[in-house]
Amino acid sequence: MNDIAALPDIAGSQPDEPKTLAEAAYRRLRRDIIEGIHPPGEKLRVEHLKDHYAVGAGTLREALQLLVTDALVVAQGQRGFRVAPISLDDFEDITRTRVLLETEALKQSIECGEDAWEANVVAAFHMLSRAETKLEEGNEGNREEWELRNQTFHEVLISASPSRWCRHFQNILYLQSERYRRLSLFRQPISRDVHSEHQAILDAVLARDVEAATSILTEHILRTLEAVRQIPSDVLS
Amino acid sequence: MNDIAALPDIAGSQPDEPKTLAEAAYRRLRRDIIEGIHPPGEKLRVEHLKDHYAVGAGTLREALQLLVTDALVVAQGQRGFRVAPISLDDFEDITRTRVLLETEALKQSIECGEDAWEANVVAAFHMLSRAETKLEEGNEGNREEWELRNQTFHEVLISASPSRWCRHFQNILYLQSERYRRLSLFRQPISRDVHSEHQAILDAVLARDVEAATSILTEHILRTLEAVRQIPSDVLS
DNA sequence: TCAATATATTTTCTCGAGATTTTAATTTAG
DNA sequence: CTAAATTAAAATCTCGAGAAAATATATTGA
Repeated sequence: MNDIAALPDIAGSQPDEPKTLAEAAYRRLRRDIIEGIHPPGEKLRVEHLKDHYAVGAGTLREALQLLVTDALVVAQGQRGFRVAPISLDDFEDITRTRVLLETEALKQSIECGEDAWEANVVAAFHMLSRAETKLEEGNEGNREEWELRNQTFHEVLISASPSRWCRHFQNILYLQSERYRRLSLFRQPISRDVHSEHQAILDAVLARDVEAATSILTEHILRTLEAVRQIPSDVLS
Repeated sequence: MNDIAALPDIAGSQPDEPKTLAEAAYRRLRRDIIEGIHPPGEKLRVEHLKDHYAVGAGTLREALQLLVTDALVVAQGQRGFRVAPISLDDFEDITRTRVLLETEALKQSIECGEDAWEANVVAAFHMLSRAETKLEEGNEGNREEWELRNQTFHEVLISASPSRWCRHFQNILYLQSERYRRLSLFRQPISRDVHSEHQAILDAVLARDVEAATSILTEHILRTLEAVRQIPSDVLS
């Protein structure tokens, strides 16, 4: 047996297969909403969607309820479901709340993290760096991979925090911000600043410098806000 | 028309009638879980519950999914639903995360709140004080009312915060902590300290003193943690 | 007696059809 | 021609029955 197998899963981590049809439909729907296939504000008619996702009406209904949990879908009394709308104000709110939670979680992580956590951070950073290299070589097909590894890097950073609630809320907010980032990425490719910021966070983490790590992370997150501000308001529908 | 009618609803506020059977069942189930009728860890069999709550199987299923949103119920793959377990560690986490979010929201509220917000805070405090007076007179039947007004007071305090996400997460955490508080209240009745703390928060808010208000609120919330620590561990099952 | 396999029961999960409610279209009155 | 009211269409919500899975029980062999 390899030692690395004892560590929490980072690399080949599919967050365990969906064990129910409802959950499978939930994941596909979530992906389609985040990617903008179902635009913000669109009405989600059960009858039209059940055949496309190849499940029964009640099953699709459950999937929609799960999406309400993530606030990607809003349920309106007796008037069905709708993709959650987006706005600049909302994204500002998401970003600031995310800073609040993620810096706190990172602080706890640095204070509580053991060697294995450091190793995971280094590993996740490495995976992310490789994806960035591929992207710089012009292979746009790896963008999906970069997204995933970026998310993993941020998750691993706070994974040593004992606060399950901070992590839970952070996950929700990350999904939300991912929606906005998809929109901004079309006009603003991943800059080298992003990579150097990730590097700086890694360095601060390994130096166990809470102050530096949190302030860099804050700047890093707020930068995304600036990117979204560049989007013409008509795209936000 | 009375001026007070223009203000957001405080007094006679039922959070708008449930418009669907699923939501009605959801609310009753939520109440029963918080009150401990369904103890932590209990298996929630759909077949047994559908007749008690007088709804169909699919409908009750939806209600359970909604409860997963509030993390009061956990869904386990293909093995049904279960009341979320409780633990002292979990409550510590809940409390600390709540402090983080609620102090931030209160700070924003004080900075952004207008006259109408102040009026709402004063009104909610008054409602709460009256309920406390009734309780001191020995009428235990008003405990339910006090719970509701205490929640309303805390909600109104942060209602002027522009951060919908902070308020959303705070609502979830409040429901969670209410579960634990129900357990502690049996052996520790509402002390006069609680009332004086509410008074102190009100004073600080009216003085627009962010520093004082947030520190008192922090102490206030952490005090509940101490109360729960007094519970024998066997009650936590 | 214990372990492993096989059977039986229970429970969850899924589907399609019917009842209510909402939304859109049409008609009618002013 | 506008606005309210009536009618028609669509969609949501709800229910009960059947299929798949998991748990519990019983049986068999060592």
